[in-house]
Amino acid sequence: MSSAQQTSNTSNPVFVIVGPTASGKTDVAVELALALNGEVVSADSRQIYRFMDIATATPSLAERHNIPHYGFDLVDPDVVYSAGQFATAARGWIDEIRARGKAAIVAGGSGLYLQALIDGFFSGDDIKDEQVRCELEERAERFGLDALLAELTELDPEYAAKTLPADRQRILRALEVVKASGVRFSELHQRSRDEAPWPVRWFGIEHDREALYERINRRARMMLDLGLLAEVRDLIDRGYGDAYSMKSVGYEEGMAYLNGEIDSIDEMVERIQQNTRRYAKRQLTWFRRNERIHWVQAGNRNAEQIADTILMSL
RNA sequence: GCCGACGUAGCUCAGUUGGUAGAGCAACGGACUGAAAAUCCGUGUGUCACCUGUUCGAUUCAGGUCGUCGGCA
Repeated sequence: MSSAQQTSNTSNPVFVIVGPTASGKTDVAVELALALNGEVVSADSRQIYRFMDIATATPSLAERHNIPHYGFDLVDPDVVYSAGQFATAARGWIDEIRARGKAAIVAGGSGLYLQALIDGFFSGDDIKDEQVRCELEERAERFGLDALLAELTELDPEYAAKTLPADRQRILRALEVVKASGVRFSELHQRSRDEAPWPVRWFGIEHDREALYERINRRARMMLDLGLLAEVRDLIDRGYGDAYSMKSVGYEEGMAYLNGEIDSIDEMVERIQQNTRRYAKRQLTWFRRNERIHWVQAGNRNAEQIADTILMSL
């Protein structure tokens, strides 16, 4: 590689390809990597798990076309991984990719993972305290969420004000942070954001709602043919039936079918399709407010053509 | 063919003693700072089958038409 290319590569942007589930991000990222001599970083909160491939639509080796991928199979399904851990790891991968003079292409649909990776969380160490968390869980059981929200109102009135009474996850998290660090959650949010050190170009893959839903429905049926139920059985056999990661579209419904809560495979597929549509909607809500995203209409075009459009827009 | 019931939101249904209507599910929208495929919040989107009549006013009452279901033939 010439030094001119080296130089231009150091100022080359990191590509971030987003879009709702089933929008075709994975294939477009591979096409971009092929065109740019790049490598792909997945930003997906479920593809990080080993043994969870079919329902997470983790691309096969064939689908990866020899492009190196990062972010798959990081931990076992009973590990609770965090967006912060992901961001730290992913920044490392991207630095390495760039140091090798290659293009980094991020593809993913997990809004919080992308935010953590690109914009950063509050600076400072990972604030996490198992013991505090356990105590809070216990007190939530005994005294109810209202009592905890009341305590949060005293310790961090600003965050408490915008937290809804039933939002167990956020109430517990905010209390954990205050108790473990002594700093208010809302104050931490106001501190510097720790943005990624490289230039970033955001692209979103857009489909008409009807077309997206058709893709989702088709993919759910395909997952069944690929062996979705065998994968669910395998995870249960390995002892992960109660793991938090199983609370994911495809696995929950698969388990419900296997233990008789869902009567037929058709019903299971319909539920997977419906829950995937709802997930896609939540993803779109997250992406719509990100004004940096340059949306590319997919229409009937294939991944290579969409990648071309992205490359031409540079 | 006759008799009866029914026809209201995408679906299953409620309701209006005549003043243009509401539940559940679905759908749609939003929030999101280290569990995020998680967690949570908000919103009725309607020729009340169609036509005619009575009435100040009809989704509601009457007659007819069409459709669905059931019974009898």
